[in-house]
Amino acid sequence: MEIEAATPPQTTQQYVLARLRRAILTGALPPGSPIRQDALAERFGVSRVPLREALKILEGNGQVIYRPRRGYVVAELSFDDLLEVYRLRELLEAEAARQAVGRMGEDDVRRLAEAHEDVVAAGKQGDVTAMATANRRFHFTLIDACGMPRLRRFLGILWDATDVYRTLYYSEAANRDRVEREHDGIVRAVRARDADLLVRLLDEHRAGTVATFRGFLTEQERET
Amino acid sequence: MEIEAATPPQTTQQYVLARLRRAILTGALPPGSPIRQDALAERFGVSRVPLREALKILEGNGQVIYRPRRGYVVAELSFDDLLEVYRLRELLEAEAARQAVGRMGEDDVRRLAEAHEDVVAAGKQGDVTAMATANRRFHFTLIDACGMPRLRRFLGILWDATDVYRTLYYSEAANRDRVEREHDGIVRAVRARDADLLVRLLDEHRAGTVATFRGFLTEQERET
DNA sequence: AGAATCAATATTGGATCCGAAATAGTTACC
DNA sequence: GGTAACTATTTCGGATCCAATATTGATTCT
Repeated sequence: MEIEAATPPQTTQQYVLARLRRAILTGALPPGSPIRQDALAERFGVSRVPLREALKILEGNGQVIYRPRRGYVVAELSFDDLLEVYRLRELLEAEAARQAVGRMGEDDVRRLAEAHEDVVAAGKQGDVTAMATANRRFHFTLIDACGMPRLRRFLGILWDATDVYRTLYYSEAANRDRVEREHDGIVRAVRARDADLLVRLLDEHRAGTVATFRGFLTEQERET
Repeated sequence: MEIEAATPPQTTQQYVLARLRRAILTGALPPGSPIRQDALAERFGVSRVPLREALKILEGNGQVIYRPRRGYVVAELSFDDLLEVYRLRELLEAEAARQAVGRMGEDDVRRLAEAHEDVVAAGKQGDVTAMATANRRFHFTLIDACGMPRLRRFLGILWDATDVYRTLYYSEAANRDRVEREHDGIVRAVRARDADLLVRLLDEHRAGTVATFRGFLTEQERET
Protein backbone atom coordinates (compact mmCIF):
# COMPACT_ATOMS: atom_id res chain seq x y z
CA MET A 1 0.00 0.00 0.00
CA GLU A 2 2.79 2.44 0.85
CA ILE A 3 6.35 2.86 -0.22
CA GLU A 4 7.94 0.68 2.43
CA ALA A 5 11.51 1.52 1.58
CA ALA A 6 11.39 4.65 3.74
CA THR A 7 10.61 2.58 6.83
CA PRO A 8 12.50 -0.72 6.88
CA PRO A 9 10.28 -3.33 8.56
CA GLN A 10 10.73 -3.33 12.33
CA THR A 11 8.62 -6.38 12.92
CA THR A 12 8.26 -9.68 11.13
CA GLN A 13 4.59 -9.02 10.34
CA GLN A 14 5.56 -5.92 8.41
CA TYR A 15 8.22 -7.83 6.53
CA VAL A 16 5.76 -10.61 5.72
CA LEU A 17 3.13 -8.08 4.69
CA ALA A 18 5.53 -6.45 2.25
CA ARG A 19 6.51 -9.80 0.77
CA LEU A 20 2.88 -10.87 0.49
CA ARG A 21 2.06 -7.67 -1.37
CA ARG A 22 4.95 -8.21 -3.74
CA ALA A 23 3.94 -11.83 -4.29
CA ILE A 24 0.39 -10.78 -5.19
CA LEU A 25 1.63 -7.91 -7.33
CA THR A 26 4.09 -9.97 -9.33
CA GLY A 27 1.64 -12.78 -9.83
CA ALA A 28 3.58 -15.28 -7.76
CA LEU A 29 0.29 -15.59 -5.90
CA PRO A 30 -2.24 -15.30 -8.71
CA PRO A 31 -5.86 -14.24 -8.06
CA GLY A 32 -8.01 -17.09 -6.83
CA SER A 33 -5.14 -19.21 -5.55
CA PRO A 34 -5.48 -20.52 -1.99
CA ILE A 35 -2.83 -19.47 0.50
CA ARG A 36 -1.17 -22.42 2.22
CA GLN A 37 0.04 -20.88 5.43
CA ASP A 38 2.57 -23.55 6.28
CA ALA A 39 4.25 -23.52 2.88
CA LEU A 40 4.29 -19.72 2.60
CA ALA A 41 5.61 -19.23 6.12
CA GLU A 42 8.45 -21.62 5.40
CA ARG A 43 9.15 -19.87 2.09
CA PHE A 44 9.40 -16.55 3.92
CA GLY A 45 11.44 -18.09 6.68
CA VAL A 46 9.03 -17.17 9.45
CA SER A 47 6.39 -18.87 11.56
CA ARG A 48 2.70 -18.82 10.79
CA VAL A 49 1.76 -16.30 13.47
CA PRO A 50 3.10 -13.12 11.81
CA LEU A 51 1.90 -14.45 8.46
CA ARG A 52 -1.64 -14.77 9.76
CA GLU A 53 -1.55 -11.26 11.18
CA ALA A 54 -0.35 -9.90 7.84
CA LEU A 55 -3.16 -11.80 6.13
CA LYS A 56 -5.67 -10.14 8.43
CA ILE A 57 -4.45 -6.77 7.17
CA LEU A 58 -4.86 -7.86 3.58
CA GLU A 59 -8.29 -9.22 4.44
CA GLY A 60 -9.20 -5.77 5.73
CA ASN A 61 -7.99 -4.28 2.44
CA GLY A 62 -10.01 -6.80 0.46
CA GLN A 63 -6.92 -8.26 -1.22
CA VAL A 64 -7.55 -11.71 0.21
CA ILE A 65 -10.80 -13.44 1.09
CA TYR A 66 -11.03 -15.27 4.38
CA ARG A 67 -13.36 -18.15 5.12
CA PRO A 68 -13.23 -19.64 8.61
CA ARG A 69 -11.59 -23.06 8.73
CA ARG A 70 -10.97 -22.85 4.99
CA GLY A 71 -8.23 -20.26 5.03
CA TYR A 72 -7.33 -17.37 2.77
CA VAL A 73 -7.64 -16.99 -0.99
CA VAL A 74 -6.16 -14.21 -3.14
CA ALA A 75 -9.03 -11.96 -4.19
CA GLU A 76 -10.16 -11.93 -7.81
CA LEU A 77 -11.32 -8.87 -9.65
CA SER A 78 -14.36 -9.12 -11.87
CA PHE A 79 -15.19 -6.50 -14.44
CA ASP A 80 -17.94 -5.17 -12.20
CA ASP A 81 -15.38 -4.85 -9.42
CA LEU A 82 -13.15 -2.86 -11.74
CA LEU A 83 -15.97 -0.48 -12.57
CA GLU A 84 -16.75 -0.05 -8.88
CA VAL A 85 -13.13 0.71 -8.04
CA TYR A 86 -12.92 3.36 -10.73
CA ARG A 87 -16.28 4.91 -9.87
CA LEU A 88 -15.23 5.23 -6.23
CA ARG A 89 -11.87 6.65 -7.24
CA GLU A 90 -13.69 9.20 -9.35
CA LEU A 91 -15.74 10.34 -6.38
CA LEU A 92 -12.98 10.27 -3.80
CA GLU A 93 -10.11 11.63 -5.86
CA ALA A 94 -12.24 14.58 -6.92
CA GLU A 95 -12.74 15.44 -3.27
CA ALA A 96 -9.06 14.86 -2.49
CA ALA A 97 -7.96 17.03 -5.41
CA ARG A 98 -10.25 19.92 -4.47
CA GLN A 99 -9.00 19.88 -0.90
CA ALA A 100 -5.38 19.41 -1.89
CA VAL A 101 -5.23 22.26 -4.42
CA GLY A 102 -5.89 24.80 -1.71
CA ARG A 103 -3.61 23.21 0.85
CA MET A 104 -0.48 22.34 -1.10
CA GLY A 105 2.56 24.42 -0.27
CA GLU A 106 5.42 25.21 -2.62
CA ASP A 107 7.36 22.18 -1.38
CA ASP A 108 4.39 19.89 -2.07
CA VAL A 109 4.16 21.15 -5.63
CA ARG A 110 7.89 20.63 -6.03
CA ARG A 111 7.61 17.04 -4.78
CA LEU A 112 4.76 16.48 -7.24
CA ALA A 113 6.89 17.76 -10.11
CA GLU A 114 9.81 15.58 -9.01
CA ALA A 115 7.59 12.50 -8.95
CA HIS A 116 6.40 13.42 -12.42
CA GLU A 117 9.98 13.61 -13.67
CA ASP A 118 10.71 10.24 -12.07
CA VAL A 119 7.78 8.74 -13.95
CA VAL A 120 9.08 10.18 -17.20
CA ALA A 121 12.63 8.99 -16.53
CA ALA A 122 11.48 5.46 -15.70
CA GLY A 123 9.28 5.48 -18.79
CA LYS A 124 12.17 6.47 -21.02
CA GLN A 125 14.19 3.53 -19.70
CA GLY A 126 11.22 1.20 -20.08
CA ASP A 127 11.40 0.20 -16.40
CA VAL A 128 7.70 -0.48 -15.80
CA THR A 129 8.10 -1.38 -12.13
CA ALA A 130 9.91 1.86 -11.33
CA MET A 131 7.31 3.69 -13.39
CA ALA A 132 4.44 2.16 -11.41
CA THR A 133 6.14 3.12 -8.15
CA ALA A 134 6.84 6.69 -9.24
CA ASN A 135 3.31 6.98 -10.63
CA ARG A 136 1.87 6.02 -7.29
CA ARG A 137 4.09 8.53 -5.53
CA PHE A 138 2.90 11.16 -8.00
CA HIS A 139 -0.78 10.59 -7.37
CA PHE A 140 -0.46 10.13 -3.63
CA THR A 141 1.57 13.29 -3.26
CA LEU A 142 -1.58 15.01 -4.37
CA ILE A 143 -3.90 12.80 -2.31
CA ASP A 144 -1.81 13.09 0.86
CA ALA A 145 -2.04 16.85 0.70
CA CYS A 146 -5.81 16.76 1.22
CA GLY A 147 -5.33 16.17 4.93
CA MET A 148 -8.05 13.53 5.18
CA PRO A 149 -6.56 10.31 6.57
CA ARG A 150 -9.59 8.09 5.97
CA LEU A 151 -9.94 9.28 2.40
CA ARG A 152 -6.28 8.54 1.93
CA ARG A 153 -6.68 5.02 3.31
CA PHE A 154 -9.69 4.28 1.13
CA LEU A 155 -7.85 5.41 -1.96
CA GLY A 156 -4.88 3.27 -0.97
CA ILE A 157 -7.16 0.25 -0.84
CA LEU A 158 -8.70 1.08 -4.22
CA TRP A 159 -5.30 1.51 -5.83
CA ASP A 160 -4.05 -1.76 -4.36
CA ALA A 161 -6.99 -3.59 -5.91
CA THR A 162 -5.85 -2.77 -9.44
CA ASP A 163 -2.08 -2.55 -8.92
CA VAL A 164 -1.63 -5.89 -10.66
CA TYR A 165 -2.80 -4.46 -13.95
CA ARG A 166 -0.94 -1.17 -13.78
CA THR A 167 2.41 -2.64 -14.74
CA LEU A 168 0.72 -4.32 -17.69
CA TYR A 169 -0.64 -0.93 -18.72
CA TYR A 170 2.81 0.61 -18.70
CA SER A 171 4.33 -2.12 -20.82
CA GLU A 172 2.90 -0.45 -23.93
CA ALA A 173 4.90 2.55 -25.11
CA ALA A 174 1.82 4.41 -26.33
CA ASN A 175 0.33 4.25 -22.85
CA ARG A 176 3.54 5.54 -21.33
CA ASP A 177 3.51 8.58 -23.60
CA ARG A 178 -0.09 9.24 -22.78
CA VAL A 179 0.59 9.10 -19.03
CA GLU A 180 3.46 11.53 -19.47
CA ARG A 181 1.28 14.09 -21.29
CA GLU A 182 -1.59 13.76 -18.86
CA HIS A 183 0.60 14.07 -15.77
CA ASP A 184 2.09 17.19 -17.24
CA GLY A 185 -1.37 18.73 -17.50
CA ILE A 186 -2.14 17.72 -13.93
CA VAL A 187 0.98 19.45 -12.61
CA ARG A 188 0.05 22.61 -14.49
CA ALA A 189 -3.48 22.59 -13.12
CA VAL A 190 -2.11 22.28 -9.60
CA ARG A 191 0.33 25.14 -10.22
CA ALA A 192 -2.55 27.24 -11.54
CA ARG A 193 -4.63 26.20 -8.50
CA ASP A 194 -7.46 25.40 -10.88
CA ALA A 195 -9.50 22.76 -9.01
CA ASP A 196 -12.16 22.27 -11.69
CA LEU A 197 -9.58 21.77 -14.41
CA LEU A 198 -7.60 19.41 -12.16
CA VAL A 199 -10.64 17.23 -11.46
CA ARG A 200 -11.47 17.09 -15.15
CA LEU A 201 -7.94 16.09 -16.09
CA LEU A 202 -7.88 13.39 -13.42
CA ASP A 203 -11.16 12.01 -14.75
CA GLU A 204 -9.77 11.86 -18.27
CA HIS A 205 -6.56 10.32 -16.98
CA ARG A 206 -8.49 7.49 -15.35
CA ALA A 207 -10.77 6.99 -18.33
CA GLY A 208 -7.76 6.08 -20.45
CA THR A 209 -6.59 3.33 -18.13
CA VAL A 210 -9.96 1.78 -17.33
CA ALA A 211 -10.56 1.00 -21.00
CA THR A 212 -7.22 -0.83 -21.27
CA PHE A 213 -7.76 -2.70 -18.01
CA ARG A 214 -11.03 -3.89 -19.40
CA GLY A 215 -9.10 -5.67 -22.11
CA PHE A 216 -6.81 -7.43 -19.60
CA LEU A 217 -9.72 -8.54 -17.50
CA THR A 218 -11.91 -10.09 -20.14
CA GLU A 219 -8.81 -11.81 -21.47
CA GLN A 220 -8.11 -13.19 -18.03
CA GLU A 221 -11.69 -14.29 -17.40
CA ARG A 222 -11.77 -16.12 -20.68
CA GLU A 223 -8.95 -18.34 -19.44
CA THR A 224 -10.92 -19.36 -16.35
CA MET B 1 -19.68 -3.61 11.89
CA GLU B 2 -22.45 -6.04 11.03
CA ILE B 3 -25.31 -7.54 12.91
CA GLU B 4 -23.50 -10.60 14.21
CA ALA B 5 -26.53 -12.27 15.75
CA ALA B 6 -27.46 -13.84 12.43
CA THR B 7 -24.13 -15.70 12.29
CA PRO B 8 -23.04 -16.93 15.72
CA PRO B 9 -19.23 -16.82 15.89
CA GLN B 10 -17.66 -19.99 14.51
CA THR B 11 -14.15 -19.10 15.54
CA THR B 12 -12.67 -17.53 18.62
CA GLN B 13 -11.35 -14.56 16.62
CA GLN B 14 -14.88 -13.69 15.58
CA TYR B 15 -16.10 -14.00 19.14
CA VAL B 16 -13.29 -11.80 20.40
CA LEU B 17 -13.90 -9.29 17.62
CA ALA B 18 -17.55 -8.98 18.59
CA ARG B 19 -16.66 -8.51 22.25
CA LEU B 20 -14.00 -5.95 21.40
CA ARG B 21 -16.51 -3.97 19.35
CA ARG B 22 -19.01 -4.06 22.18
CA ALA B 23 -16.35 -3.01 24.67
CA ILE B 24 -15.40 0.00 22.53
CA LEU B 25 -19.02 0.86 21.85
CA THR B 26 -20.12 0.75 25.48
CA GLY B 27 -17.11 2.72 26.62
CA ALA B 28 -15.61 -0.17 28.60
CA LEU B 29 -12.57 0.56 26.43
CA PRO B 30 -12.66 4.35 26.18
CA PRO B 31 -10.91 6.19 23.32
CA GLY B 32 -7.22 6.64 23.95
CA SER B 33 -6.90 3.78 26.40
CA PRO B 34 -4.11 1.29 25.72
CA ILE B 35 -5.11 -2.32 25.15
CA ARG B 36 -3.33 -4.73 27.49
CA GLN B 37 -3.45 -7.94 25.52
CA ASP B 38 -2.77 -10.25 28.43
CA ALA B 39 -5.43 -8.76 30.67
CA LEU B 40 -8.06 -8.55 27.93
CA ALA B 41 -7.42 -12.08 26.71
CA GLU B 42 -7.88 -13.37 30.24
CA ARG B 43 -11.04 -11.30 30.66
CA PHE B 44 -12.44 -12.83 27.46
CA GLY B 45 -11.28 -16.27 28.48
CA VAL B 46 -9.10 -16.80 25.40
CA SER B 47 -5.43 -16.72 24.51
CA ARG B 48 -3.70 -13.75 22.97
CA VAL B 49 -3.47 -15.17 19.45
CA PRO B 50 -7.13 -14.73 18.40
CA LEU B 51 -7.21 -11.42 20.26
CA ARG B 52 -4.31 -10.12 18.22
CA GLU B 53 -5.94 -11.21 14.98
CA ALA B 54 -9.15 -9.45 15.94
CA LEU B 55 -7.14 -6.34 16.76
CA LYS B 56 -5.62 -6.43 13.28
CA ILE B 57 -9.14 -6.24 11.83
CA LEU B 58 -9.94 -3.25 14.01
CA GLU B 59 -6.64 -1.69 13.00
CA GLY B 60 -7.71 -2.02 9.39
CA ASN B 61 -10.99 -0.31 10.24
CA GLY B 62 -9.17 2.48 12.02
CA GLN B 63 -10.83 1.75 15.35
CA VAL B 64 -7.53 1.03 17.06
CA ILE B 65 -4.09 2.46 16.43
CA TYR B 66 -1.14 0.09 16.29
CA ARG B 67 2.43 1.01 17.02
CA PRO B 68 5.05 -1.72 16.72
CA ARG B 69 6.42 -2.90 20.05
CA ARG B 70 4.06 -0.48 21.79
CA GLY B 71 0.79 -2.26 21.15
CA TYR B 72 -2.73 -1.11 20.38
CA VAL B 73 -4.64 1.95 21.56
CA VAL B 74 -8.34 2.66 21.08
CA ALA B 75 -8.64 5.33 18.39
CA GLU B 76 -9.77 8.81 19.37
CA LEU B 77 -11.97 11.01 17.23
CA SER B 78 -11.09 14.67 16.91
CA PHE B 79 -13.52 17.22 15.59
CA ASP B 80 -11.67 17.28 12.29
CA ASP B 81 -12.05 13.51 12.10
CA LEU B 82 -15.78 13.87 12.64
CA LEU B 83 -16.04 16.34 9.80
CA GLU B 84 -14.07 14.05 7.53
CA VAL B 85 -16.29 11.07 8.36
CA TYR B 86 -19.43 13.03 7.56
CA ARG B 87 -18.03 14.55 4.41
CA LEU B 88 -17.09 11.11 3.11
CA ARG B 89 -20.47 9.72 4.10
CA GLU B 90 -22.06 12.55 2.16
CA LEU B 91 -20.15 11.62 -0.97
CA LEU B 92 -20.48 7.86 -0.68
CA GLU B 93 -24.05 7.61 0.56
CA ALA B 94 -25.21 9.82 -2.28
CA GLU B 95 -23.68 7.37 -4.72
CA ALA B 96 -25.12 4.40 -2.83
CA ALA B 97 -28.58 5.95 -2.72
CA ARG B 98 -28.64 6.74 -6.44
CA GLN B 99 -27.62 3.21 -7.30
CA ALA B 100 -29.95 1.65 -4.76
CA VAL B 101 -33.08 3.51 -5.80
CA GLY B 102 -33.03 1.91 -9.21
CA ARG B 103 -32.08 -1.54 -7.97
CA MET B 104 -34.32 -2.07 -4.97
CA GLY B 105 -37.06 -4.63 -5.45
CA GLU B 106 -40.39 -4.67 -3.65
CA ASP B 107 -38.99 -6.92 -0.92
CA ASP B 108 -36.09 -4.52 -0.33
CA VAL B 109 -38.49 -1.63 0.12
CA ARG B 110 -40.55 -3.73 2.49
CA ARG B 111 -37.46 -4.55 4.58
CA LEU B 112 -36.63 -0.87 4.66
CA ALA B 113 -40.09 -0.02 5.92
CA GLU B 114 -39.86 -2.76 8.54
CA ALA B 115 -36.56 -1.44 9.80
CA HIS B 116 -38.14 2.00 9.97
CA GLU B 117 -40.97 0.64 12.12
CA ASP B 118 -38.47 -1.09 14.38
CA VAL B 119 -36.67 2.21 14.88
CA VAL B 120 -39.96 3.88 15.80
CA ALA B 121 -40.96 1.06 18.15
CA ALA B 122 -37.61 1.09 19.92
CA GLY B 123 -37.83 4.88 20.16
CA LYS B 124 -41.26 4.76 21.78
CA GLN B 125 -39.90 2.39 24.42
CA GLY B 126 -36.85 4.56 24.94
CA ASP B 127 -34.52 1.62 24.21
CA VAL B 128 -31.59 3.53 22.70
CA THR B 129 -29.47 0.47 22.02
CA ALA B 130 -32.23 -1.26 20.07
CA MET B 131 -32.87 2.01 18.29
CA ALA B 132 -29.25 2.33 17.22
CA THR B 133 -29.27 -1.24 15.93
CA ALA B 134 -32.51 -0.81 13.99
CA ASN B 135 -31.29 2.53 12.65
CA ARG B 136 -28.21 0.90 11.28
CA ARG B 137 -30.29 -1.83 9.69
CA PHE B 138 -32.46 0.85 8.16
CA HIS B 139 -29.62 2.73 6.53
CA PHE B 140 -27.69 -0.34 5.45
CA THR B 141 -30.75 -1.90 3.87
CA LEU B 142 -30.53 1.02 1.49
CA ILE B 143 -26.76 0.89 1.18
CA ASP B 144 -26.63 -2.87 0.62
CA ALA B 145 -28.99 -2.53 -2.29
CA CYS B 146 -26.44 -0.50 -4.26
CA GLY B 147 -24.55 -3.67 -5.14
CA MET B 148 -21.12 -2.15 -4.56
CA PRO B 149 -19.25 -4.21 -1.96
CA ARG B 150 -16.33 -1.82 -1.49
CA LEU B 151 -18.61 1.14 -1.06
CA ARG B 152 -20.50 -0.88 1.48
CA ARG B 153 -17.34 -1.70 3.40
CA PHE B 154 -16.15 1.90 3.43
CA LEU B 155 -19.46 3.09 4.76
CA GLY B 156 -19.37 0.38 7.42
CA ILE B 157 -16.01 1.73 8.56
CA LEU B 158 -17.27 5.30 8.61
CA TRP B 159 -20.35 4.34 10.62
CA ASP B 160 -18.26 2.38 13.10
CA ALA B 161 -16.11 5.43 13.74
CA THR B 162 -19.02 7.39 15.17
CA ASP B 163 -21.13 4.57 16.60
CA VAL B 164 -20.07 5.54 20.10
CA TYR B 165 -21.91 8.83 19.84
CA ARG B 166 -25.05 7.55 18.17
CA THR B 167 -26.56 6.12 21.34
CA LEU B 168 -25.91 9.45 23.04
CA TYR B 169 -27.80 11.15 20.24
CA TYR B 170 -30.81 8.92 20.71
CA SER B 171 -30.99 9.52 24.43
CA GLU B 172 -32.73 12.83 23.78
CA ALA B 173 -36.44 12.50 22.97
CA ALA B 174 -36.40 15.45 20.56
CA ASN B 175 -33.72 13.75 18.47
CA ARG B 176 -35.71 10.51 18.42
CA ASP B 177 -38.75 12.34 17.03
CA ARG B 178 -36.65 14.02 14.43
CA VAL B 179 -35.14 10.74 13.27
CA GLU B 180 -38.62 9.24 12.99
CA ARG B 181 -39.87 12.08 10.77
CA GLU B 182 -36.78 12.07 8.58
CA HIS B 183 -36.76 8.31 8.10
CA ASP B 184 -40.38 8.52 7.06
CA GLY B 185 -39.44 10.96 4.31
CA ILE B 186 -36.60 8.71 3.19
CA VAL B 187 -38.92 5.72 2.83
CA ARG B 188 -41.32 7.81 0.76
CA ALA B 189 -38.55 9.04 -1.51
CA VAL B 190 -37.46 5.45 -2.10
CA ARG B 191 -41.04 4.39 -2.84
CA ALA B 192 -41.35 7.29 -5.29
CA ARG B 193 -37.95 6.30 -6.79
CA ASP B 194 -36.93 9.94 -6.54
CA ALA B 195 -33.14 9.80 -6.31
CA ASP B 196 -32.53 13.55 -6.10
CA LEU B 197 -35.05 13.94 -3.29
CA LEU B 198 -33.60 10.93 -1.49
CA VAL B 199 -30.06 12.32 -1.60
CA ARG B 200 -31.29 15.69 -0.35
CA LEU B 201 -33.18 14.09 2.55
CA LEU B 202 -30.18 11.98 3.50
CA ASP B 203 -28.00 15.09 3.54
CA GLU B 204 -30.44 16.89 5.81
CA HIS B 205 -30.71 13.80 8.00
CA ARG B 206 -26.95 13.77 8.54
CA ALA B 207 -26.74 17.51 9.08
CA GLY B 208 -28.97 17.18 12.14
CA THR B 209 -26.74 14.62 13.82
CA VAL B 210 -23.36 16.15 13.05
CA ALA B 211 -24.31 19.32 14.92
CA THR B 212 -25.21 17.35 18.03
CA PHE B 213 -22.11 15.18 17.83
CA ARG B 214 -20.08 18.34 17.73
CA GLY B 215 -21.41 19.12 21.19
CA PHE B 216 -20.40 15.70 22.57
CA LEU B 217 -16.95 15.97 21.11
CA THR B 218 -15.96 19.39 22.39
CA GLU B 219 -17.31 18.33 25.76
CA GLN B 220 -15.15 15.25 25.68
CA GLU B 221 -12.06 17.08 24.52
CA ARG B 222 -12.42 19.56 27.32
CA GLU B 223 -12.06 16.74 29.85
CA THR B 224 -8.74 15.64 28.36
C1' DA C 1 -19.28 -48.79 -13.17
C1' DG C 2 -20.89 -45.21 -10.17
C1' DA C 3 -22.09 -43.43 -5.78
C1' DA C 4 -21.83 -43.35 -0.94
C1' DT C 5 -19.39 -44.20 3.30
C1' DC C 6 -15.44 -44.39 6.05
C1' DA C 7 -10.52 -43.79 7.00
C1' DA C 8 -6.09 -41.24 6.28
C1' DT C 9 -4.02 -36.85 5.52
C1' DA C 10 -3.55 -32.04 5.19
C1' DT C 11 -4.58 -27.59 6.98
C1' DT C 12 -6.38 -24.33 9.89
C1' DG C 13 -7.23 -22.28 14.67
C1' DG C 14 -5.81 -21.69 19.34
C1' DA C 15 -2.78 -22.23 23.55
C1' DT C 16 1.46 -22.09 25.73
C1' DC C 17 6.16 -20.83 25.96
C1' DC C 18 10.25 -17.98 25.24
C1' DG C 19 13.08 -14.03 23.78
C1' DA C 20 13.34 -8.98 23.03
C1' DA C 21 12.07 -4.44 23.65
C1' DA C 22 9.80 -0.80 26.20
C1' DT C 23 8.39 1.04 30.58
C1' DA C 24 8.68 1.71 35.44
C1' DG C 25 11.21 1.82 39.54
C1' DT C 26 15.49 2.37 42.10
C1' DT C 27 19.85 3.88 43.22
C1' DA C 28 23.79 6.62 42.75
C1' DC C 29 25.78 10.85 41.49
C1' DC C 30 26.10 15.75 40.60
C1' DG D 1 16.83 18.18 45.54
C1' DG D 2 16.98 16.98 40.86
C1' DT D 3 18.77 14.26 37.19
C1' DA D 4 20.94 10.46 35.02
C1' DA D 5 22.17 5.76 34.73
C1' DC D 6 21.16 1.20 35.81
C1' DT D 7 18.09 -2.66 37.05
C1' DA D 8 13.61 -4.98 37.47
C1' DT D 9 9.22 -5.70 35.60
C1' DT D 10 5.83 -5.50 32.35
C1' DT D 11 4.32 -6.20 27.74
C1' DC D 12 4.74 -7.27 23.15
C1' DG D 13 6.23 -10.26 19.06
C1' DG D 14 7.20 -14.75 17.36
C1' DA D 15 7.91 -19.91 17.47
C1' DT D 16 6.40 -24.31 18.59
C1' DC D 17 2.97 -27.53 19.85
C1' DC D 18 -1.65 -29.60 20.00
C1' DA D 19 -6.58 -30.06 18.88
C1' DA D 20 -10.42 -29.60 15.69
C1' DT D 21 -12.12 -29.40 11.14
C1' DA D 22 -11.86 -29.87 6.24
C1' DT D 23 -10.17 -32.36 2.32
C1' DT D 24 -8.65 -36.21 -0.12
C1' DG D 25 -8.39 -41.03 -1.18
C1' DA D 26 -9.71 -45.80 -0.63
C1' DT D 27 -13.11 -49.23 -0.02
C1' DT D 28 -17.51 -51.25 -0.22
C1' DC D 29 -22.12 -51.74 -1.67
C1' DT D 30 -25.75 -51.25 -4.98
